[in-house]
Amino acid sequence: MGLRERKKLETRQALSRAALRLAVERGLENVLVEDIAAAAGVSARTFNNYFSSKAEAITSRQVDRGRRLAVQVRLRPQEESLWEAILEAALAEFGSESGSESGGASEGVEQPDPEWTAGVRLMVSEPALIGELSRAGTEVERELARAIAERTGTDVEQLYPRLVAASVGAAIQVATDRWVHADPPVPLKPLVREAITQVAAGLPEPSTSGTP
Amino acid sequence: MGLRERKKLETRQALSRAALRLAVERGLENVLVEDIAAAAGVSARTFNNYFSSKAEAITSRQVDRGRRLAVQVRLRPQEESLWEAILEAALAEFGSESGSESGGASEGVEQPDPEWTAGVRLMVSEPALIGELSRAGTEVERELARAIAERTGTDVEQLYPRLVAASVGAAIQVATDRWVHADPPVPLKPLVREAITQVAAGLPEPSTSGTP
DNA sequence: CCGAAAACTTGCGGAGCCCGCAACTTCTGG
DNA sequence: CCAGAAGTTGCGGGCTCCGCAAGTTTTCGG
Repeated sequence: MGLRERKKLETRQALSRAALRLAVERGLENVLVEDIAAAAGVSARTFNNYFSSKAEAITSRQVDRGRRLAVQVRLRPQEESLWEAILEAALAEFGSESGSESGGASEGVEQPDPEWTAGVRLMVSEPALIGELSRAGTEVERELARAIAERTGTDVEQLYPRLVAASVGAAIQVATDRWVHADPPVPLKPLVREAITQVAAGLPEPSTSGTP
Repeated sequence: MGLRERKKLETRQALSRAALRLAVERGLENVLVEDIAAAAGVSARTFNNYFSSKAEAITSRQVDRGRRLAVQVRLRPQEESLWEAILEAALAEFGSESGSESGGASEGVEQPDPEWTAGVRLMVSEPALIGELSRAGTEVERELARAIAERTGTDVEQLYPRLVAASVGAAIQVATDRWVHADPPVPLKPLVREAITQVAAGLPEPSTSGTP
């Protein structure tokens, strides 16, 4: 990878990081594009060469994660059933909540990076970020649908692969939402497993006899 | 209903209609808030008293439809299972694609209002509108989740009702997407039925032996 | 029927976002 | 080493959205 591309990636990450950090610290309304650019050491104009909105910059890490999920699904061994593959890929991508970035991550089972947690909490509570997350989510689901169509030998233009992709997206979204709102905190992994498992089971109505 | 509220509703609808019509005619980029307000006979400032963005105005009809779905689910007879109730409510709300507005709608089985079709097509193709649709969709899903929680006697703070709501949203979204892209045109109702049925069945992987 | 209070509209002003454009600087490939 | 591709930056401008305060219309109690 050339120097050029490396620098570009660095700038992009610096901008995204700065955007998230500042938004968590001060609240979204109190962060100007100017501030983010300054924190990343570039001009405000350059910010908009990388991201077409503040929201896009802030959510880009989470969105990238979704993109990797689609790739992972393609890479899972063919012996696995579709839902096995999806579940394992999702757990691999969303299962650990430590800063997978700057070293120190152990096996990442329980140590939620508080900064990232706060970031995700912001994303799912601020309307503008929810919107961006969903918008980008539908793009990611398109890629996921392609992966699913390939795996199952169906046509991506049909209902099935898109339904699966959209449902997986919904499951991850709901699991994430429950995770950030959980008090006391719980690990994300079991939530994702549970959500995807339930969706794959058709979400049967729970017997009301359980709570008489 | 007082004069006041009636006028308010009229203005809101006039704005929403004008926004959608103009956006379809000229493309989203070539419509100013000023134009929409003028077409509805109010000032540009007033536009923003009703809608906090152009996208919100354009998508509001479709979003209102989702809101009514949540209400319908509450009203379905208790004898129905959850998924029956959801399916019937969705078919009632999304099943007919004629202009349910200005009279003439027959039984609304096949006569898609071309203007509305074009509108929905715009909504699912323009990124800004996709985003707004998704953002508002998550709000609607919150209401739907509450309805589902009530019906099933579960806690809306748990995974289950939210998963169902999100999955239903995904199903409708996918069905709508397939509908507007179908060439030649197909009626929406069967797509919605199929999508919800498949989701309620857990989206089993189709046997690949079908297409050898 | 009337007069205050509440609700709504509107123009103005301003902060901020985002983009096109045209220089300028930096990296890349032959 | 040197063209040209790629990236950065300042400038200018159009647009969105909001707060505010004045003006207008509807409501409602007496």
